[in-house]
Amino acid sequence: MIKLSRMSDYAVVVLEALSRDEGNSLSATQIAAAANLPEPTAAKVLKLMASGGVVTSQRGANGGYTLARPPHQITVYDIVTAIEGRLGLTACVDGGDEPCALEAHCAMSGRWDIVNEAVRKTFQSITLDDMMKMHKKAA
Amino acid sequence: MIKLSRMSDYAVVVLEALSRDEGNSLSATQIAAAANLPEPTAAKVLKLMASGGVVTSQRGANGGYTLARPPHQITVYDIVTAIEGRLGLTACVDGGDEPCALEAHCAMSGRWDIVNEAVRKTFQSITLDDMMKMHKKAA
DNA sequence: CATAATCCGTACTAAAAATGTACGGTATGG
DNA sequence: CCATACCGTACATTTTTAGTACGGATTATG
Repeated sequence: MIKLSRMSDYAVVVLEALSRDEGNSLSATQIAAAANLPEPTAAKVLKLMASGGVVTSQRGANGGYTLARPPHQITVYDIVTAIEGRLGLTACVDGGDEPCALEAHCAMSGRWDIVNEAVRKTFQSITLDDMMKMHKKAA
Repeated sequence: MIKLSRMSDYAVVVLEALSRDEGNSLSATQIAAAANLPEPTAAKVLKLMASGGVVTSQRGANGGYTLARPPHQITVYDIVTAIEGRLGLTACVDGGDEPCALEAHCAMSGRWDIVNEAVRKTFQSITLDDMMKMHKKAA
């Protein structure tokens, strides 16, 4: 089954917790409790998202995390790329930094580009807000 | 990086080899040679695709594999589901057979449905034919 | 200025998954 | 009856992911 890591699952839960307290800063400990996750794991997810610019962090006493933007401006693409790194379905993709050693007879070069592009657009068209609404309706 | 298994890469190469001899039957050995893949690996991919109905197989002497449909009727969705199994980005998906044990407080239930659905549509809209054309242009 | 709270970065271990391979079984054509 | 070729399953190896731990840097507070 095609899948992205469980971390992305966690990411959405964490973001939802943050969005409930939009404007306020929450510590990693508080977020872990709200999201029902082990604290070190939640911290890891938060750090990744801070690097990706999805949340902003404030160090020191009374520090914590805040959403970088309102939920309807955070896309699935933002979240997934923050957690998983570059978006791409296969090893040989257009934006690849390191040229494939077998390039000369690599039969699959460039082949998945059209799919990658389509998936990227799909991910960019869905926001955190959409996912949260979906969840409430489904549940 | 979000990715589907390397097998799916191989699948496309194999299908392209088959499409070049559309109508004729090719043995796993011949296909492996044409696709520049180790024979056991090619055989595995072919078996998976036969189960998924993407190719048809004929046993016995002079047997082999044939495309089940013309390339423009084979979608990425067909290929990926044949190789990877059910399409789904996370553990808890709508069509899940086994209910999540933590369902009661599983914060992520149903949340990714909207994304899964969008990806499925994306995959269904791209055919093997599209990928092959893309490849020729890019190379 | 000292202290406590809090994020940051890195490294490490253990578990899970994917990959590649092998082997005995079954069907089919000559 | 024999050679060809697919089928199903099982297995060893490698790679990736998940989870954890620890010392360091930063900032509010008294």
